[in-house]
This record gives sequence, structure tokens and C-alpha cells, in this order.
Amino acid sequence: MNFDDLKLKKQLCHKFYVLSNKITRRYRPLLKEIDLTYPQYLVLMSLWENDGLNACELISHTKIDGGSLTLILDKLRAKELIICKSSPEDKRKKIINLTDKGQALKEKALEIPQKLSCSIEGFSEDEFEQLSKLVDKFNDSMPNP
Amino acid sequence: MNFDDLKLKKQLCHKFYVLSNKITRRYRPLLKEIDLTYPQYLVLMSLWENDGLNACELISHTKIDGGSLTLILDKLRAKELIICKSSPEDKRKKIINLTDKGQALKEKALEIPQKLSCSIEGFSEDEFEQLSKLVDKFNDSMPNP
DNA sequence: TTATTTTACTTTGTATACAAAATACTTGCA
DNA sequence: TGCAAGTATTTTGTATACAAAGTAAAATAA
Repeated sequence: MNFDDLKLKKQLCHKFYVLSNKITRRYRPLLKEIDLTYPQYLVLMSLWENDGLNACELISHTKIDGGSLTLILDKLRAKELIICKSSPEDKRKKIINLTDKGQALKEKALEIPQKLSCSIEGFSEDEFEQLSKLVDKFNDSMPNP
Repeated sequence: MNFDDLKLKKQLCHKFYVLSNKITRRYRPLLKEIDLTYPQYLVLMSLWENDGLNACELISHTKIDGGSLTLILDKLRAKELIICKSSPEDKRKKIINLTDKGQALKEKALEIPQKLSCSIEGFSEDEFEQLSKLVDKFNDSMPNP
């Protein structure tokens, strides 16, 4: 271990920090057109795939923090994109359903991944696959808190 | 383009979002021991490498947002780890220097990357290199806003 | 059945992230 | 010289991220 380990350029974690923020920044203007933030978009993507999830399941899919999710759901509810009710079987559970408006938004959202991927140049499908797999593996190699 | 593009599992951006947050979460307890947050740590790493940078240079090294940096520098100053003064040549520029206390913190900080990398298992040095390069390339392929 | 523990979610307080507007200086050009 | 344009930093307002404490309901143990 030497002082080189403290050089910013060598730190993979910093690369992820930078890249993640950069991606969110690029999403922002596209998502603004449909009045969503990136985390709100993550929640809706989960629901478009699986309507009627509860908060706990949404957390496990999106990996959004629990405390943050409460606020995000409030915002989505205020926009009338979702409806929340507590489960009859287990009153602790909060079940989230898309409204028609929320369901309809899926069509518009479809263009977003396409627009974003079009703006990326010089990165092949192959490299994309490779990167995706390595990121998954790295993620799995890191223990959860 | 089909609905599959909206599946969360396929979205590389979501992987980065998850991984970046996960890394920060793992850093947190280690950084707490020296009373720093991850962005504060990034700023100090820049200064340990290059004392006397100005705010603009810090932004370009760390990629921290300008508005956020002001707050972060305030906190570091309050902890007496840095001192800020405006440049004599150009009064707009804010020059940041480490205090002795800030300089001394480098020793303790050295253990952190080591501790973190020790907790990662089943990910080889080779894969690490490969991932690092791919992330750099992906980053370069994405245009800035 | 009552007490204990666990689970699901909300609240609180601190720390960013970021766009956009504002401020303070500098430069460059007429 | 004088002012328009550009640069460096701060401020403002909204939206997370997260730990930790709090609340309520369900599951389990005694």
C-alpha cells in the first residue's frame, strides 16, 4: 500500500461516481419532457413491468432507499400516475398500482432509452455486453452492508 | 425498439446507479471514522495530490457540481482541514490549501482504499483493469451535456 | 394469550446533485 | 477609456440518499 492508492484517477469508485452522475445528467432533459426525475422513472419502470408491487418489492427492484421511496411515491401520487392502498391481508404493506395516466406514460417513455443510446458513439454492442457483465460481477463481489 | 428496452435489468444506467450508491454506502462507515463524507473525501484526495488548487480545478478533478462544492468547502473549512483565500492575480478565483490537520489526515485515509478492496472477493486484478478501461471508454463515448 | 421480536413503512435531520439566477471580477473590443 | 461579454463562484429551490428513530401491524415465543 502506498500513496498512489489515494490518486483519484486510479479509483474505480470515483469513476462510477462520475459516470453515474453523468448518466443521470443526460437523462434529465429527456425525462423532463415527461416531468419525471430519474428515480421516479425507475419506480415507474418497475411498475410497467409488474403493476401492483408493494413498497418493499419496489425497493428490492430499484434499490432506492426506503426513506426516499416514500417521498418519490408521494410525488408520483400527486402527479396522478399511481394509486397506493394498503394490503387487505397485511395492513403494513403498501400496494402501488398504476393509474391509466401512469400506464399511458409508458409509450412516451419508450423513446428515452433509444434517444440516449443514439447519443453514445464509438461503443460497440459487444463492449456494452462485456461492461454489463463485469459491472454485475463487481456488484456481486461487493458484500452488502 | 420494443418494450424490453424498458426492463430495469437490461439498463446499464441502472446498474451504475445501484453500484455507485452501493460503493458510497460501503465507504460511509470507513469515512465516518475520520469524519468525512465521500464527496469531502474526493476533494481532499485532489488536494493531497495537488495542494493549492482553485475551485474550478477541483470541479474538473472531482466532477463535483459547483454549487455543491461551495457547501463541501464550507464544511471542510469548518473542520479546519482547509483554508481558502482568493487569488491575488484574479480575485474571482478561490484558492484552497490544506491545513496541517488536513495534510495529516492523509495518513489515516491511506487505510481506506485498502480496507475497501479487502472486502471485495472473487474479482481479479485483471477483471478490475478490464472494468476500469471499459468504464473509461464508456464515459468517453458519452457526450457531455 | 400475552410478551417479544420482526417486518413494513414513515419521519427526521444532514449532506449532496443540479439547474438557474445572481454576484463579482476580468477581458476584450470599440 | 468604457462597456459588453466571459469567467469564477455563490445562492436558491427542488429532489434525492441515507442513517437512525419512530410507528404500526403481524408473526413468534413463552
